[in-house]
Amino acid sequence: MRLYNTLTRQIDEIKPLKPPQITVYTCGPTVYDFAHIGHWFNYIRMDTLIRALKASGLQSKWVMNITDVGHLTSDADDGEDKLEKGAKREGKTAWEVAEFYTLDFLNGMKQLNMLEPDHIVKATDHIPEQLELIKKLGKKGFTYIIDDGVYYDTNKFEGYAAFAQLDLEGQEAGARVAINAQKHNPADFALWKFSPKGRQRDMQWDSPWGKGFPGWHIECSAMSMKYLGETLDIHTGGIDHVPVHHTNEIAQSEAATGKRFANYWMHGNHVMVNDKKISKSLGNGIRLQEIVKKGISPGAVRLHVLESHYRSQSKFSWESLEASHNTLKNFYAWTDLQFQSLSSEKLTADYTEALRAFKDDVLDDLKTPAALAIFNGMINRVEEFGADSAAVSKAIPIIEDLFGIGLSGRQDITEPQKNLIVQRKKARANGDWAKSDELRDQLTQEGIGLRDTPQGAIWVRL
RNA sequence: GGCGCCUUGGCGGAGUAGUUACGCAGCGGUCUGCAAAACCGCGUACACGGGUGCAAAUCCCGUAGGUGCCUCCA
Repeated sequence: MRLYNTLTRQIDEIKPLKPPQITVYTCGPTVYDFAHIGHWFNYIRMDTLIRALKASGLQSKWVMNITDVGHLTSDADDGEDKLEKGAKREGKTAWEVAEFYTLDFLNGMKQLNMLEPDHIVKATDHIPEQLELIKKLGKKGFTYIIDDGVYYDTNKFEGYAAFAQLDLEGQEAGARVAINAQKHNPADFALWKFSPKGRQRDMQWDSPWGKGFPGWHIECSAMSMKYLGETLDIHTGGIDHVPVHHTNEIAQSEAATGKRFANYWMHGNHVMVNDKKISKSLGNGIRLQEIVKKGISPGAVRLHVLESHYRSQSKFSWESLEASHNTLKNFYAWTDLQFQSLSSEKLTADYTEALRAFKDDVLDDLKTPAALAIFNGMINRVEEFGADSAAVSKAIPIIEDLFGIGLSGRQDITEPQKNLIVQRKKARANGDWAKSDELRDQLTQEGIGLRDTPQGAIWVRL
């Protein structure tokens, strides 16, 4: 298994700390609003990573977090908490908002046939762990306290900017204005924020420094270490996390433990809708529900995601989603050959080589577009091979385990339907075209189409 | 303003020097009793201008357009 590693800026061979186990932490959603197509692209890619790791023979231990507190509307630590803001918007408490959108997200994961993480962990369930970590950082001299919270002193951490290759001085020379004069350094970030004086927050906890709530970054460090140890194998997230969130996670984690936090960092690039990034102001964040409403299956969404490489800036459009939908129908037609063995002089299909190449591509930095081209090649050889149910049956799980696009679990046609096909064959042999067409029409009405090949009739679901 | 990235046929999307990527859509044809989501073929695809090379979509420089981060973002 090879993967591009943001840490080394090259494609690395994945070597887990304790094979065959491999630990993976994925930065999950902040549950203050519905997930949109961009989120799903990202999580489907992470899901594909886990599938690839399993296919390479490793046993993954996968943790995904749910950010349900502390994610501010500004990384400068002066914005509102997104959950509290969502609560205000909807006339609910922050707790209710978090629960609602968490359920919506988990439901979407199921619809999209994503593997279940071994642990889905919420920030609010791990306040003590976060406090412990902050205390540890305090003892080591990495923190300072100002009016609105406990902060991490990025100057104390050597190589703070290295991971994201940040040019901190260049950034400061830009339009950025120092927001909080008390901060020692513009890059410093809050570990613990105090509740505003005279205002009751929905979510707040006691701490040694005062009542408040955790900063956004500390949760991932605390939960990752709790479930996966001080050093984990692969940490994943959206590409936007590189300069701030993941940079800060590394700073606080490695400062606390003195150890490498994660050996591999995988980042999914963003998706553009109509060549624009997805943003609230443009209102172009398409939801899964809208897609399903148009009669497009979640499997087609998955396929659309797999059609581009995770590190490229992909595009989403209804037109291309429609194309994926059509492609998927062709895949299913091939899959249904598992129920239809037709005698062919040219004997058996041999997908052994193709399947090996398919898997190799996916395990090589998740080159899913290349793997798809190989799969298409397999499908296009039906004429050559005839329909070989055994070969198809054998190939399906290998492809499905990696792609999860719904190739498994399909149903055979019914006995009466099979009988209609047999009767039609007889009618055709007798040259009774009227009867033959009538039977074909009947099957069409039941959603079954027919293709007459030299080996006999092949049915496809319409 | 600082630091990056991208530009491939109608659409999507691979491909880092010499071979048809591939898919969807379109057009033409074949097979067929008629059909077909089946088969075959077609559209002279690589933003533009220079440069290096026997050879460039693929390397270098420039131009144009787009876009990302530095502010929230998956």
